[in-house]
Amino acid sequence: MAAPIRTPRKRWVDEGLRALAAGGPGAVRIESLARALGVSKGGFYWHFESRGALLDDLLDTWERVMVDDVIARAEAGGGDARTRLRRLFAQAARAGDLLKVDLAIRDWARRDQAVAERLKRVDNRRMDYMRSLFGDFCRDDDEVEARSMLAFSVFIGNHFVAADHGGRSRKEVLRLITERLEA
Amino acid sequence: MAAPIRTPRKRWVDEGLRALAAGGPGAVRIESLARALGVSKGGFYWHFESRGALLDDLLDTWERVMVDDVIARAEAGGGDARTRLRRLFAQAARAGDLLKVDLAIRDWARRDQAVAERLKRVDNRRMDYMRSLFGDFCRDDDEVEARSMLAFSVFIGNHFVAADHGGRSRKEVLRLITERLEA
Amino acid sequence: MAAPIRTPRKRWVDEGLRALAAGGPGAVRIESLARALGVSKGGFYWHFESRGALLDDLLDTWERVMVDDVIARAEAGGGDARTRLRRLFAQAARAGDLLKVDLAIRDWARRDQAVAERLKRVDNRRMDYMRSLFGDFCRDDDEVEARSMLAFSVFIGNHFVAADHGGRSRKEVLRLITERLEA
Amino acid sequence: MAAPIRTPRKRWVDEGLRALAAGGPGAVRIESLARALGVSKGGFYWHFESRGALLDDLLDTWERVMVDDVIARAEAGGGDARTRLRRLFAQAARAGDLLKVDLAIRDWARRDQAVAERLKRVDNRRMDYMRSLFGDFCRDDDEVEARSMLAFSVFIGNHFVAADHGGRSRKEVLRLITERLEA
DNA sequence: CATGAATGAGCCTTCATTCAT
DNA sequence: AATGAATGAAGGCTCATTCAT
Repeated sequence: MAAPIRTPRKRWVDEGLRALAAGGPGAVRIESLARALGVSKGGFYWHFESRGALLDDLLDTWERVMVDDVIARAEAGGGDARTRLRRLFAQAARAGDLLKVDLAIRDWARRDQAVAERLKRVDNRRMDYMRSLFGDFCRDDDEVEARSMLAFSVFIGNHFVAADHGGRSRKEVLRLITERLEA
Repeated sequence: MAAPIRTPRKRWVDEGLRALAAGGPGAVRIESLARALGVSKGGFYWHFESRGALLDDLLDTWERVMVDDVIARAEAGGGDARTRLRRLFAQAARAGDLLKVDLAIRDWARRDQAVAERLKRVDNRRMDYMRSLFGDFCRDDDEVEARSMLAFSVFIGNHFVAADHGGRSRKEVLRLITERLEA
Repeated sequence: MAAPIRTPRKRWVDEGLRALAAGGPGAVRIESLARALGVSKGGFYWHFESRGALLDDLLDTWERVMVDDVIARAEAGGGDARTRLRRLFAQAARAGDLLKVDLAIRDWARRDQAVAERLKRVDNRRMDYMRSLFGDFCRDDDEVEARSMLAFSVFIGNHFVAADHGGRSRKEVLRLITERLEA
Repeated sequence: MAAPIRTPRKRWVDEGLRALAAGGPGAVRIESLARALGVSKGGFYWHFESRGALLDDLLDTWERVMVDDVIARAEAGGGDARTRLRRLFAQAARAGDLLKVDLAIRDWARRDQAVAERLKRVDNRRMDYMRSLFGDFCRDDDEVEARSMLAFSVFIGNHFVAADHGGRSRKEVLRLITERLEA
């Protein structure tokens, strides 16, 4: 019978993602993670070389889940390009905590070169996937690029915009925008 | 004869904005501001009750400059709605450091309720102004709301998106999007 | 009236030397120095960049006092070479705490390249001075070198040797050795 | 059938001696020994009660090898006192790692009473042996004591002296000193 | 014998804040 | 208005030690 792993690496990563989502990289403090996990901070160093190693792991996880998995799920189930696009947007809306991680990482990238490079790699993959979908029903290259960038910017940017929309909900406004995009 | 004020409140605010732009609220450290200003940090407390008071001042300044001034400049010079819209976007592109402050505050708002409320107030004013301009040449309310939100989200969101655009520059892609918006 | 410096840099250095003498570089801990001085450890960083900076200061002080001052005092008062030699040896015996620092640094040098280089510089200066004195009444170069090295090695080495001497005291045995050297 | 002992006590002791030689008692860390041995530190506590127990073992080993064995080898092969003395000095020069252990222990003894007592016991035995050899060709008791202490101090002390010797090597200078001693 | 995991004390360092001058 | 000095609370990291398997 294997030894009981009280706090496997994954729990530290999960808690780290929660902290990153809620407060940015500065909030990923070993002491507070340990407190949240109910263990002593010393144990952290059994699983990780340093705080930096955890931060790296956080980025790895985010990249895997937010890109690989999201694209895989958009593809799963088939359908035409519009169907896949709709699935892609739908997932984005349901992403929950991981979306908050994504937003936090975007701000982080503005001050950290290494994170910025990772983000560029990730965003290029997402944009490529969107281009392939829009390209399926738009002939014009400019049109494809404009729609892809617009969709991506709105998907991300709307979370950084705090405005109300009168009688409409944010969700409704986003649907208005999305409809125009898929036309 | 009173001694000349060596480091008036404004200098602390300016340096604070620089720090906020470059590293977010966590980077607004009294010690590093003092070092940058070439004075000792003790003087800070003559002007400000605490670090929090400076942070409040930073938000005040941002609100005044980024909303009042930007709208005033878009209005100055007259012209029709499209002309003013174009002036509004042009300014956004030239905002420089203040834009970085704006982006930093948007991330900050995600974790601080008070900042979030301020941001909502500010964004609502910006959105109202945009709605009034788009409303000048769009009859449909949905159309106006979609374009306003889309323009705002892209204006902000594009800075949080790291993707390349093949042969095009970011600026060119943004122009493609803007052209469709003004149509 | 100048502000009262509660714990000037020098007090930290003195306490650091005491710790170094008593327990080697590993015992130079900021927390224990602070406790010994009755202040909080945070204050240390007002005077020093880091622990390393204190250690450097400790080496600087040792070099200045143990070489410059010792040679100056051996020279002061004049007399022939034998007189100066005797004054040099006499001082060594009275060096007290600084001698313990000297011994600690010698062990330290065995594991730290930078310290080793400093020690070489310092020892070369001491040896040069001794050579000049022995050279005054010994014609043979080999004789001068042998006596200088022997004197230095015994002066240092005897503190690392724990043996008893039967009815004699260590002091008496050292006198026996010294007499033969000055012959 | 019993499992083969992967890391017998002796391997921990050997690795401990290496660490002691290289960095003093402070460098004898269970974690780094375990890493060097390629095992986990948990196993250490099967062999030793605590870190202190290993340190004791290290001292035991040093005492046995550095005194008993050295004297035994100096005696082996016979010859007159001068021959044995020469063999004693020759061995000292070849002691290698164990010599470094010896030097480390001497510094250690300056801060640890128990180690100091052990060292005194050991050094007294070495001195006694040297006295017996010098006594064989020197009639004067003072002469014997001076030569013994001088030889011992130089043998140890020269490793704590960092000076250069102009055109001569350290080895040559030591030979000059030794020749005078055996005269 | 040995591993995996965890604890807890201790250390270095940073920083907001305070206070006397 | 501003400095020099200090405090105290964190936070990152190391390491001897413990314990279940």
